[in-house]
Amino acid sequence: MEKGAYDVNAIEKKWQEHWEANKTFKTWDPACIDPESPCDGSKPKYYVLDMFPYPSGQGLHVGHPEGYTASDIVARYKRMKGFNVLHPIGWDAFGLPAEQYAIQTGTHPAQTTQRNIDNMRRQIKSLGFSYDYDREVDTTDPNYYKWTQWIFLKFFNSYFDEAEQKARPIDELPIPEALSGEERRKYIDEHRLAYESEAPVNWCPALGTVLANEEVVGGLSERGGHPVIRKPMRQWMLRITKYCERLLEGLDEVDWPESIKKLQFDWIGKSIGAEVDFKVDGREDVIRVFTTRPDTLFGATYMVLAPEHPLVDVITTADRKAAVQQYREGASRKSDLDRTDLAKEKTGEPTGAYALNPVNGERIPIWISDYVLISYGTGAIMAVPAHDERDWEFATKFNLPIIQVVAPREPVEGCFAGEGVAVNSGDFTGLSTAEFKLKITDWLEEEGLGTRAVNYKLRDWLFSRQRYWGEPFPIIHAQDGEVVPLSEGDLPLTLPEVEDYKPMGTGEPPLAKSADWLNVTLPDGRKGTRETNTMPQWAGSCWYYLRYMDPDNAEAAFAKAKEEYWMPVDLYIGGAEHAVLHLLYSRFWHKLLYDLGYVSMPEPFKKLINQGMILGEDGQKMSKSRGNVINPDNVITQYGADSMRLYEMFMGPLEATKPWNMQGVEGVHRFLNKAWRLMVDEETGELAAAVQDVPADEATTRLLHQTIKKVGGDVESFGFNTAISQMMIFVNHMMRLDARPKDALEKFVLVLAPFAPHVAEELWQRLGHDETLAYEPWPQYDPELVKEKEIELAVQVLGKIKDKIVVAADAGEDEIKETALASEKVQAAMGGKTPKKVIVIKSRLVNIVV
RNA sequence: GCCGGAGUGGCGGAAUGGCAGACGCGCGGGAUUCAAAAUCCCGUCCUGGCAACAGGGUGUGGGUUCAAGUCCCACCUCCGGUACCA
Repeated sequence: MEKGAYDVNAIEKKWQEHWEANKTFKTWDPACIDPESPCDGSKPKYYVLDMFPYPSGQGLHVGHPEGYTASDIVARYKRMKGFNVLHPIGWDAFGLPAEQYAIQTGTHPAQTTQRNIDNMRRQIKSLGFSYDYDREVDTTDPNYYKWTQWIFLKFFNSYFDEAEQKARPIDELPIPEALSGEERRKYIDEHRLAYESEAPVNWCPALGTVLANEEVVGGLSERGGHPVIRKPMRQWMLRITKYCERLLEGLDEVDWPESIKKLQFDWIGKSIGAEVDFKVDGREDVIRVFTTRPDTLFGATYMVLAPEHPLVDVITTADRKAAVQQYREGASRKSDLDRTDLAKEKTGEPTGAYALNPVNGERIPIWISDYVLISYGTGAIMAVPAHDERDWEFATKFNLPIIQVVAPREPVEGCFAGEGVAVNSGDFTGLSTAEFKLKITDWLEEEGLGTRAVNYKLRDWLFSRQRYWGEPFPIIHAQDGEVVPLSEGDLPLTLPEVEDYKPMGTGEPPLAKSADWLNVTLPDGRKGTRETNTMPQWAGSCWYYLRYMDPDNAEAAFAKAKEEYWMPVDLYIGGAEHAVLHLLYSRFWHKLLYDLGYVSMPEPFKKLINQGMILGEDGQKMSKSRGNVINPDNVITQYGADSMRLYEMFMGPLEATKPWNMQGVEGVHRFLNKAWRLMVDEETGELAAAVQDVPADEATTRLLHQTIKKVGGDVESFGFNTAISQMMIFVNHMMRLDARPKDALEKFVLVLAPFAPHVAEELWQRLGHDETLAYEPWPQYDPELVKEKEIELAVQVLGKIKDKIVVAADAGEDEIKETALASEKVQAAMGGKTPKKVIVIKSRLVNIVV
């Protein structure tokens, strides 16, 4: 230990042990719920949540403690402000790395996971976060995933009531009387919110699993960047699309960064338009298209079907069959990556068939092309090349006619996709785009040719993975084809032991390797096999914030009374990378639980903050290959957890991306040492002689009250960096005093405590207190004492500063004016002219206009 | 392409439309020391000047205003997200 520095490691260890031994941060439910509880039920509650980490073998990186420190400061601050604070932590522990390791080494993923959790818990504890570790959850614990499976059964056993726009138990589903037996069963299965589907999916051969749309980025897997191809497979899906509208509406209620809301808004991708029927010339078949621009119907010069569209086989003429078939096969084999790459050059084939434009009877050719997606809208479009960039490109390449039907306000080259005035549009000519849309939609509805329609980009959530290390589905496939859910009493369905963890290449998951587990006999004697897919990693994180409220409950996922007390999450801090994945999925789950009456509010996360990324010292993203990774353990050993916490907050605004700088850690470490020496004698280790029971002088009192005000206000608005600056100013001031008023120092220690809790506790104790300061009331400031007595004003002439004057804080406008005009420098700058106008901004400046 | 966010000293950053650069890092000088480390004090936006001081300055160009880093318009650069969604 250097001279002038306190013994960081000893003090931090001492207090971490103290908190643990005394259960300082145990969170009690209010006495009305738990009769044993010492918690005063009249206290307001505050739920501060961190996005729980994946326990990786790498352990914590410096990005984790950033959000965790911010939330810990808020949690500690709120406790001092008299809130009953829930501040938990847990482990999002299912996931690929542990399974990949198992495939390579044969180590059970549970073992690897446990080891990683233990290491990360150690690291997190070493930072002195005030979590209630009795509430830890681990998504891989059967006592936890029992309830994940339970929620899955809720999805399975529910349908969506369109009229009420909410989920209801499947028993309440109205079933057409005519149906019975197999048909009836099929009807019910088709309405479940969890359903099976044989659909083309994102298959990643390298990972041996399918991926959700959200996990595929630019045709490559989000994890690992492996190619992804489309392949039809049987999969479990969750009907998130039923909730599009409510997921959009809910965004209005929450206090989230606008950018995140917009990301979700765009991901859901609502578009309003019309569906229009085009008759196929010479046939009874009708092609239905979706368009957001029904006002351009007169400009539709051809149609395009997605290669997978069911009518392609029906309408293709004999002479086109071979070419069309070849194109379809090519498209189906293309990976998403290829499709994206080839996006620059449009391809397609005419089917030989023609359609009739419903507005003018024009005969227009029908093509197929992979620029039309089967999964959006109706899988078919009317092409209006004059007013759609993609159609323009296609029409230009294949020499298809282009007819202008919208006149732009100012002439433009090429395609015009904006709004304007209709031309070449029969009776509708002359209408504005907006008017046209309304009129033509009405007309289409009257004529029975179309209808207004809404489409969403969001697709149903592909909810199964061909992996070992995930929650097993509580589902049995009976021999006769019926899908039978386990009863709630049979949960949890635990993972079987298997000899090895490799997927079977064919897409058959590793669970199929365990025959004992796989084959079952149902209570009614039928034989069946268990579902061998497992749930995706997102499943466990969809509801963990609810389990924290009641982590040991064996009877329910959580008790209703506890949910009513603690929810919603008042503050949720985590990385922006979860903007559309975790945050959308968990909102969806929450809404199901809300519909079924298990939770009391439709939105789980009231306020959301994204911490920014921390870059390496070279300003680049931290990565092993660049060798610029900062290991928190090393920083803590060298400078201590308090310095680590303080530095992470001092670097800049929480949301910003900012580079690490080891010398900056030194800087805050010096500040803590200074604060220490303010109160402790370096030589003797006793309380410094300068610490005295004397009243603070005026300047000190004022600065103290300013500091209490500033730090409190900054914590409330998450401006941690400026709060720390203010504390530095206070310490710099106190250092100069020979007699340091003890009362002011005590208040300062309390203010410092949420940021640097270890050193604050130690100083608090040395100042003569026996109890932890964690529940000491946050010091109050007196608004009167915050005010300066005398203030310096800048005096400007024509906006340029010429002099500074000092006046009493309560000086009137006239007095200030007089003082300002009396200044020699001001007189000189005015050059004898008379002031035209004198602007006095109290406590700021004076501007003289001549 | 489109959608976000950001451009302020050598660096991280601070500034309800009101004194640009708080606080910290770094750097320069001094004190202390046999010396160093640590600590303390002074200085540190740029240009000119010994100095008092003068002039310039928040990516670029315009505008609004008594007053613009902050508001408006156009543009440039960087970072992040996204990709044929009709």
